[in-house]
Amino acid sequence: MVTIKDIAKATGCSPSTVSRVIADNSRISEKTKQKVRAAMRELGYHPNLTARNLVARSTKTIAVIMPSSADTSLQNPFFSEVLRGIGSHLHSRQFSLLLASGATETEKFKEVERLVLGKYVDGIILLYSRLNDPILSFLKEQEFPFVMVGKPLQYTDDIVHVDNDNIMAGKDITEYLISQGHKRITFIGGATDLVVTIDREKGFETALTEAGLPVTEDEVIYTEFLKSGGREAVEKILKMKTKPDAVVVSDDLISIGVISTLEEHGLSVPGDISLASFNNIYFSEIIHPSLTTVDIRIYELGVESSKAVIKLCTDQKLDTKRIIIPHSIVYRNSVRAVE
Amino acid sequence: MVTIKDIAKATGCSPSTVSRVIADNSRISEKTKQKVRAAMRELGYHPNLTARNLVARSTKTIAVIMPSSADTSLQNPFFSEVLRGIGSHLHSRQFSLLLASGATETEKFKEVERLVLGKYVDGIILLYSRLNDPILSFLKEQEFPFVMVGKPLQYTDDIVHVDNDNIMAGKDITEYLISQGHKRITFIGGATDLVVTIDREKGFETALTEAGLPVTEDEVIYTEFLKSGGREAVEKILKMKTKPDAVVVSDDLISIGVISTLEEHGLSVPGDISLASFNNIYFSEIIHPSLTTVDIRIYELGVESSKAVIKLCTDQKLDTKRIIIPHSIVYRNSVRAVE
DNA sequence: CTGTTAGCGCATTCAC
DNA sequence: GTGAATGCGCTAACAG
Repeated sequence: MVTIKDIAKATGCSPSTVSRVIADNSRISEKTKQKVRAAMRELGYHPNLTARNLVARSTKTIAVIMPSSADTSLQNPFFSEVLRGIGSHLHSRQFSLLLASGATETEKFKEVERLVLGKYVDGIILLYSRLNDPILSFLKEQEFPFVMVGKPLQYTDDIVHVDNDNIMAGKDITEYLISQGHKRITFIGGATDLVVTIDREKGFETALTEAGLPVTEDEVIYTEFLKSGGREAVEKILKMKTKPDAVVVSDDLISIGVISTLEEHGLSVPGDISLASFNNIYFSEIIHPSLTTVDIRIYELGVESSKAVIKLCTDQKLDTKRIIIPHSIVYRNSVRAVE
Repeated sequence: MVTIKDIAKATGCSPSTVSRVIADNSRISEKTKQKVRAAMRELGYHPNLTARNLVARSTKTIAVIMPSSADTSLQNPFFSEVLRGIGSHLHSRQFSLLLASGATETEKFKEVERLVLGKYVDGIILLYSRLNDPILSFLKEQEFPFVMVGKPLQYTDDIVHVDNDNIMAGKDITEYLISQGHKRITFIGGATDLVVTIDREKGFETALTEAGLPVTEDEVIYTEFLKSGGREAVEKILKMKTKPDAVVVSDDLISIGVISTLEEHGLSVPGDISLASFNNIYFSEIIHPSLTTVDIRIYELGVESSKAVIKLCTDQKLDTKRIIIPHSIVYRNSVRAVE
C-alpha cells in the first residue's frame, strides 16, 4: 500500500508537507503542490480513511437503526423511501451511512452500544420508536447525537425528532371525507403502540366531534400491521349493524389489504365504501382504485432527519427539537362523493 | 475518553496485557484477567473500533451499492428484502453494513472508489448490473472482493454472483400457464437492458416453442419499469387483433399496474386474462387477485451474497462463481384453468 | 505469564 | 514555506 511517506520520499519532501497538500493548506507553494499531486497520481496514492478517522476523532458516518429484522413492518416501502432520503443527503454532505439492525431487540441494543462506545459512528438516526426503548435511554444518557424519525413516546420535548403533524393529518383527511358527504366513518389503524396510529386516530376523532358526528368505540378498529393485511378489520366491519360509508386507514399498505378483502366480499371501493389513508407510497397510485391519501413526504423526512443529525454532530444549533414536515392530501379515486 | 492505557495504569499492568485480556489471550492468568476486566467495567472502557481497524488493516464492514438514488426501481420492495437478508447475515458474522449510493452513476463511482481505495470496507455487494459499468471494471481491476446479486451482463464466468435460474423460472411459470390450458400467452417485461428480463423472457419463449405454440414478436412487450405501471403494456394488448388469454409479467410490481389497468378497461384477472409473474413480494399475497408468482427467495439472495463476500474477504474458497438460489411457484388466484 | 518497543497511516504542533 | 517530532488507540513482535 502506498502511504503518505512513499510519496514524501518520491518528491523529496516531508510527510507533513504531503499531508498539507491533501488538506490543500494555503501555506504550501503552488509549485510543491503540483509536484506532490503529480506523485500521488503516479504512485496511485489514496488516503487511508481509517487512519484519518483515528486522528480526526470522527468517522463522518451515521448509523441508521432499523426495526428488528424480524419485524414485518420492514416490508413497508416507507423504509426504502426514508433511507433514500437519508442516504442522498448524507452523501451530499460527504457522510457515510451505516445500516444497523439486529434479530432481536437485545441484539440491536448491543449493536448500538458497540457502534456508539466504539466511536464507530458520529451520530444515529432511529427509524422507529418503542415504549421504554433501552436504546433511547442509552443514547440520552450518553448524550450521543441522535434524531428520531417519528414522534417519541416519551421525552417528546427532549428528543430531536422529525415528524409529520399526524393529528392534523388525521383531521384533514377525515374532514375531507366529511366534506364529501360521508357521515358514518370508521378508522382502521395499525399497531396500537405506534404513535403514528394514535395521532392519526386522534385527529380522526377531533374531526368527527367538530362536525357533530358521533364517535363510538365501535368506530375504531385496530389490526395487526401487515399480518392479516387488514382482513380482520374488514370482517369486523362486515359484522356491524350499520356499515360505514367511508373508512380512514392509518397506512396505505393496510389499505391494499382492506380493499382486496372488501372486494372479496362483494363490496367495492369507492362504490360501496370510500377509503382514504396515509403515506402515499408508490403503490397508492398504481393500484385499483388509486388511493386518496395523505402525502407525508417520506423522502423529506429522511432528508431532514439527516440534516438534523449532522447539525448535532457538528455542534450546530437546532431551532427546535420537533421538526415538522408538512403534509398534503393527494386526491385520487378511492373516495366518492355521496349526495 | 478512557483508553487501554488508562486501565493499564489503574491496574498497574502494561497496555499490552490489557490488550491481551480483550483478546482473551490464553497466556494471561485468570487473576489479572479478572482484575483488568473489573477495571474496564468500572472505568467504562470500550475498545475504539477505528484504532483497532487501523492496525487490523480491516474494517469488517461490507458496502452495499444500490442503484442510483434517482432510479425509480428503488421503489421495488425487492431491495428492502435483500437488504434485510444481507444485514441479517452480516450482523450474525459481526460485520457492519455500509449503504452506498449516489445521485448519478459518476457520483456512485467516486464513492466506490473512495471506499475501496480508502480501505474503508473489506468487500462489496453490487445490487444491480449495468452494461459497461465502470464500477465493475474498477473492482475487477483492483481485484477487490465483491459479489453481485443477479447475473452480470459480461464476464459471467468471472464474477461471483448470486442469482436465480431465471431462464428456468420463466420456463416453469409459462409451462404452468400452458398446463392450465392457455394457448395465447404474452410476455410483459421491464427494462430490456436488465438480464433478469432477458432471461425470464428466454425461458418464456423456450416453453412456448417446446409446447409447439407460436412465438411472434407481437407476443413480447416491454414496458418502462414502474414508470407507467404497465399501462402502456396493457394498451398494446388491447390493440391486438386476438387478445392473449394469459400474460407472464416479469415483475410483481408491474403486475399490480397491469391488473389495475386491465380492470379499468373492464377486463378481469383471471376472469378474462390469467396472469403470473415473478418475485413474490409481500404485496403479491394481499392484493386482489392474489398473485400466482415465482418465489425467488429474495431474502436468501441477500444471505447468500453476504456469505460469499465474507468468504472472499477472508480468503476462503468458493465452490462456484455462480450461486443459484432455487425458485418455486406460489399458486394463488391470478391464474384460472381454461377448458 | 507479562512488559517493552515499534508501528498501523495520518494530522498537527512547534520549530526554523 | 517546510521539516521534525509527537500522538490518535490499539496490536503484535520480541524479550524476559
